[in-house]
Amino acid sequence: MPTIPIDQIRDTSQAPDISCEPQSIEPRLDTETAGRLAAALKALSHPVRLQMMDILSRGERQVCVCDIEQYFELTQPTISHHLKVLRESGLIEAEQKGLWVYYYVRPTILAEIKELLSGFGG
Amino acid sequence: MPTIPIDQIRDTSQAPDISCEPQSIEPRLDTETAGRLAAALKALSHPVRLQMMDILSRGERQVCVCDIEQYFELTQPTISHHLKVLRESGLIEAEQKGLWVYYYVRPTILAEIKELLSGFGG
DNA sequence: CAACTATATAGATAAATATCAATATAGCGC
DNA sequence: GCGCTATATTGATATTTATCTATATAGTTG
Repeated sequence: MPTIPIDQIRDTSQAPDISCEPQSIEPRLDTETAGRLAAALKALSHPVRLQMMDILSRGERQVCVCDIEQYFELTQPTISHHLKVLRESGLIEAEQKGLWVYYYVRPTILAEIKELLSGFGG
Repeated sequence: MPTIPIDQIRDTSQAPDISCEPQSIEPRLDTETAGRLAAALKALSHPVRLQMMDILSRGERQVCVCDIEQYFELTQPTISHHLKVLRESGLIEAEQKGLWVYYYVRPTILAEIKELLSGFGG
């Protein structure tokens, strides 16, 4: 009695012997960097957060949350959530002055992403 | 009888009359562009897909799926899924030759993203 | 301290995503 | 057409995410 089902045995009698001429490619993006930059890109990958980055980068100084809110038809907790995502990714930073919190862009990771994309041919 | 519950009526008798000196900021990123570029960024925002972009951009020619697979410990359908996400976002394109499918980078949207990030101060 | 403000957090829920196993599609060689 | 190959699609499931309502935190004013 066969212990291996007949349909799991490969019949290679007619297997073609051609291949796709493999290239040997040396990746330059290691797993750690890929994970780190993918996390920053994920923070950027939402229309509201992109527009927040735009607003922050266009302000002449740090921008108050109460100003940011004006541009979106979203509840205050949702605004707060998006700002937190951006801040935790390192793309922006916050400074509290009394009751108000002011946000501003941190350019470091943005520059890293731009360099990565340049390497992709963009 | 009051129709509005008492705890919803604001007592403004002690409201401070200061504000945070609002800036008027002119956003330059419209909603349509934000949505389009956010979608492309989302496609990029996964470590595996970033590494795929790296591999495709480092190949001397278009890269066969069977070559791409070698770099990841993922099943073939998962590889196929990630390539599809990248292709549907416009970041890469595919060409079939016989049994094999070859992928390559499309630089247009990458360049658009880079320009956006430059505007953010990256 | 009491009333108020600006912002953040918690909790709930609906929608999107990553992955796998199983299956389908379609090209090639005999 | 048959048997094989490379790639794509389907379907299931676990995880993550975006949004809201409700509540908490903490600074300010009087």
